[in-house]
Amino acid sequence: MDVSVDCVVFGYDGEVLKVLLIEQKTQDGGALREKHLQMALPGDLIQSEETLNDCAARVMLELTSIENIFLKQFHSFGDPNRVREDKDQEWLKTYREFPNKRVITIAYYALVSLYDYTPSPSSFAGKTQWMKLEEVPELAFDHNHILDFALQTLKEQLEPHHIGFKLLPKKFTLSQLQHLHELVLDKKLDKRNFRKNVKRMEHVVPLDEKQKGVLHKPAQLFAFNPEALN
Amino acid sequence: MDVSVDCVVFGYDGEVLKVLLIEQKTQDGGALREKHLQMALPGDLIQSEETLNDCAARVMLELTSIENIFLKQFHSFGDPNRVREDKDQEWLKTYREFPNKRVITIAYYALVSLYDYTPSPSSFAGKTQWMKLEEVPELAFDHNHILDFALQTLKEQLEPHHIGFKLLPKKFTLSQLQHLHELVLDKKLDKRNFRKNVKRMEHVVPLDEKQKGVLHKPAQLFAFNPEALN
DNA sequence: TCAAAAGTGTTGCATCTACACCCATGG
DNA sequence: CCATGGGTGTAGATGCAACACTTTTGA
Repeated sequence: MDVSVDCVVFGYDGEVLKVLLIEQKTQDGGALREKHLQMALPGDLIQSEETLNDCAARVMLELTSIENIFLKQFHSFGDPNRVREDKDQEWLKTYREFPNKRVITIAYYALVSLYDYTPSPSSFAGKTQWMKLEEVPELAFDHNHILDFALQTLKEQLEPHHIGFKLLPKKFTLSQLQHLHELVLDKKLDKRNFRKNVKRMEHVVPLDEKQKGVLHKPAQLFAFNPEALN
Repeated sequence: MDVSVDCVVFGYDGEVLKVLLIEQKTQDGGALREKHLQMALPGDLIQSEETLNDCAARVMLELTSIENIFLKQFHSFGDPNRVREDKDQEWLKTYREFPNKRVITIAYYALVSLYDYTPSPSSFAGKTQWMKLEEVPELAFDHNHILDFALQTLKEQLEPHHIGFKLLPKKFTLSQLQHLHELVLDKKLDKRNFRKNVKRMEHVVPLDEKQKGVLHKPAQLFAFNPEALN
């Protein structure tokens, strides 16, 4: 029985929520024939002496060259057949010694800001791409299911765990923060009420700085102060 | 690499919260020498073609003979050394072909009412016992850590997920429900406010029946109606 | 001067908290 | 009749939802 870690990496660019997907490639770098070219969540088998968290961090580092990314384990998936559908077997055959071997996966979600730069792929995967959530196609294995679960978890944890900031640049405006929350929670929020709430959070601190280069009234910038959490 | 499921089984008897622990026994039924006699959470290696949920249910069935128990996955633990402390090696040597083999465990918590009867052990484990939470000794592996994590999870999920009823008899009084909540949340609750809240939950329905055989005013009985959830 | 987003308060309503006494039953 | 827990209401404070107009900037 093998055990892997899969990462659902959410990115936000100020417009929409995206997920980082990789294109499955064969071990020798060649492509599978077209109908079996699939996208998947980034992940890897756990190495023999690394912790689960280390494994998730390694996957992220190899894939995006980002260190210290926010990563959180949220669920494990272990249906004995999750890896055995026809659509997945061809790729596994080129990749694994025992393509039919059961794989249990421990899933993490990660949050990345895409404002400043777009984390780039690496040699590890074929191609990586940030895909808008609504445009995610059918993925390998049970990865659509894992993605749904991750999104649900993000919805539940966004506010209580104060993790929205991980998706924003270090300096952000309240409108950006609000827009992000509207996206994740999938509902409109009232501007004035939203700002009232944020302003009584001690871990959101106003900066002596304003937005520049926008064609409207520049907004006050804020930053997240992790010290002030509880 | 092996994968197991461990279950943190919480039981409530009207007085205190308890956990179900098993005494490690050797494969041939003999006892380890005393200093290595340890208690552990019930669990087992996942069999080759069962799902995670099925495995958890099997562990519970073998252990307590209860079917349809409430079981929920809450976290996976995979430190490479979680199984390699001296205190654990002796038992593993009698039990496993490769006692040093890494084991990743997927943890579930379960909720059981101990009002009506006390679920009994089985041949699978050595001895089982319900132990008060405050009296739990040092356990095998990282099981104390897993237990802490489970308790924390229970605290967070008790109210929003309406699972307190799983720890109570089918017919219960509001005082019983309140006492349970006070135990789990570890704080006193106001009786009148508590009752106001419960009475606007549609899934808690009053019965045409009262407590019997108590030496005070008999309380109204209530039942949980799962139909009325959402 | 126009467009575009920033920024700002109040009011009514619902919810939460704090708090103390009488009731029904069995012994 | 006593001991034991069961059962009940209110007032004040707090939090939440709904709502529209003025300000600042760059083009």
